[in-house]
Amino acid sequence: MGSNESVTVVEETTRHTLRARLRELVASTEVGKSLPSERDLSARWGVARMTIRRAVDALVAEGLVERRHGSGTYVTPQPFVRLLGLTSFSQDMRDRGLEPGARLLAYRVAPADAAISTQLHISAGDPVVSFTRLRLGSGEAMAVETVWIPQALVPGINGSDLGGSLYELLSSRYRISPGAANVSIEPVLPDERVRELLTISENQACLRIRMVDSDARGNIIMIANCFYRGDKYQLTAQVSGGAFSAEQSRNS
Amino acid sequence: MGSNESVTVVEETTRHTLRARLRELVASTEVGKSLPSERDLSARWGVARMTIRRAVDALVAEGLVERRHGSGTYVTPQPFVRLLGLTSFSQDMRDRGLEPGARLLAYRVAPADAAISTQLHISAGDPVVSFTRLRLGSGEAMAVETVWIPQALVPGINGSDLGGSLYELLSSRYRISPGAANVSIEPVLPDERVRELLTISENQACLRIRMVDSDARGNIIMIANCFYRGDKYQLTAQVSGGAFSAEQSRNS
DNA sequence: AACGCTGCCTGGTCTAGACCACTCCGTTGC
DNA sequence: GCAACGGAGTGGTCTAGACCAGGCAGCGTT
Repeated sequence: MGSNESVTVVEETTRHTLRARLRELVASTEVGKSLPSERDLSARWGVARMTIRRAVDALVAEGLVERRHGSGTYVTPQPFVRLLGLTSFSQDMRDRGLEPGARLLAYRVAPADAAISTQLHISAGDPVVSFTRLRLGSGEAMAVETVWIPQALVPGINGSDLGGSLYELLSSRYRISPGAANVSIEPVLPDERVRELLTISENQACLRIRMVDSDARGNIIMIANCFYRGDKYQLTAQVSGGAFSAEQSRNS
Repeated sequence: MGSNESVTVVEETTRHTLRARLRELVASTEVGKSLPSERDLSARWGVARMTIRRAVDALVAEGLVERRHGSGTYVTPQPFVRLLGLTSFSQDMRDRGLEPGARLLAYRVAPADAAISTQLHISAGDPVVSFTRLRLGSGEAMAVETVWIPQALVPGINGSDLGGSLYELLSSRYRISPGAANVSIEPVLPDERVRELLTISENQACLRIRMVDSDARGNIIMIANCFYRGDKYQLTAQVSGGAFSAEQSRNS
């Protein structure tokens, strides 16, 4: 098992190194300029061109870089074109090649008021842990989130646990695995407080995302209210066939 | 040259056929069951395994199918991110109990510029029908949309056809059925023109939604650029289990 | 000087095979 | 009966090379 792991680590490292080297290359390349050709990189780094291509594919998927058939691979003007997975902020940041972070702004345990208890499906007055965090990507403010969780689900939690991914904390310490989420998305102009936290101008729109997370059995775990910087977040979605069927069938 | 072209056509057809065959296979496979192995398909269809893999990659990206290392490739229970109300404006209005309507603001047929032709996967200069409509719900402005469609797909179309649902028109007259859409969503403060059309105040945010619609075979049908009133549109989405798995596996 | 051809360089696709890591199930040993 | 151990089959990754298709610049012709 030990040797097995070390092999894995080496491979992982190799793979990460390739992508990381490519990322560095992108970072050190002027926006709008082209990278060295795939064949060039392949020869220079001693790996097959297909391997280079797959690494480039990853950066293309992240929107860091853009291919032009017959011409070259170019550094994209604005790297923020990347989706929000809607699931985990930390994961999303890592996918973008940024270091996820969080700054705790408020933390409290209090009896649930009517609105919160209704949404969490608990009794009014039951203790609820709530906190507000500024979410960071490599130090830059990306979002402000406020989360409410029934205290019964997370005994012993405290503010110092909240420097990283909430999902990872819930999963590893409390064996709680979010199974589904209901998400509501709305464009808003944030108030001054949020605007200052996010360091955005007063005519920069945001996405307000409200989320209700459930576990695999449908029990509600938490609710969240988040403000995402509009200039950093473009949601992307793929709507597949079935969605159109209602309309189609109406014709027949 | 002629033979060259025919070869190209054959290759294109082969590629589409491969994905199409795979799609059929998925359609005829029970949800939760596994597809034949990649090696099996490779041998059966006489193409290299890497080629099969890339076709499967495409279906994975669409969420139709899911891979399990060491086990197999399985038909996904449901598309994991389902956005509600993003498909047909007319349908959405009816669902709200409002009368869908449209006011044509502009209509033109022109050669595609570089940006449009790239997105539509046609040649620059090919004729493209484009139009801008104000979408109404029982007379009230709800959204502004601009749509581009290759003229070749909609021969004989003209402005007077555009008073109602575009999807219904495409389906009934042209036998074009949207099979999937790629959607990008972004919060913005609209410019004055859009703001006046939508009769909203200057600090009301909007959703800018860009859409690329494809038919069942993956051919791109149209692209659209829409501004939806933020006070009338709250997107809702249901994210189900699989979306969290990337994060979970990172813990191990 | 303007045009058009041509060849090189780019990304795009495919191949046939190799090896690794993971799962799953049947077998073997206790 | 149960548990541990395989082996077979699966997806995951990589290779080295081939050919196709699009872009572009330089050269020649006009």
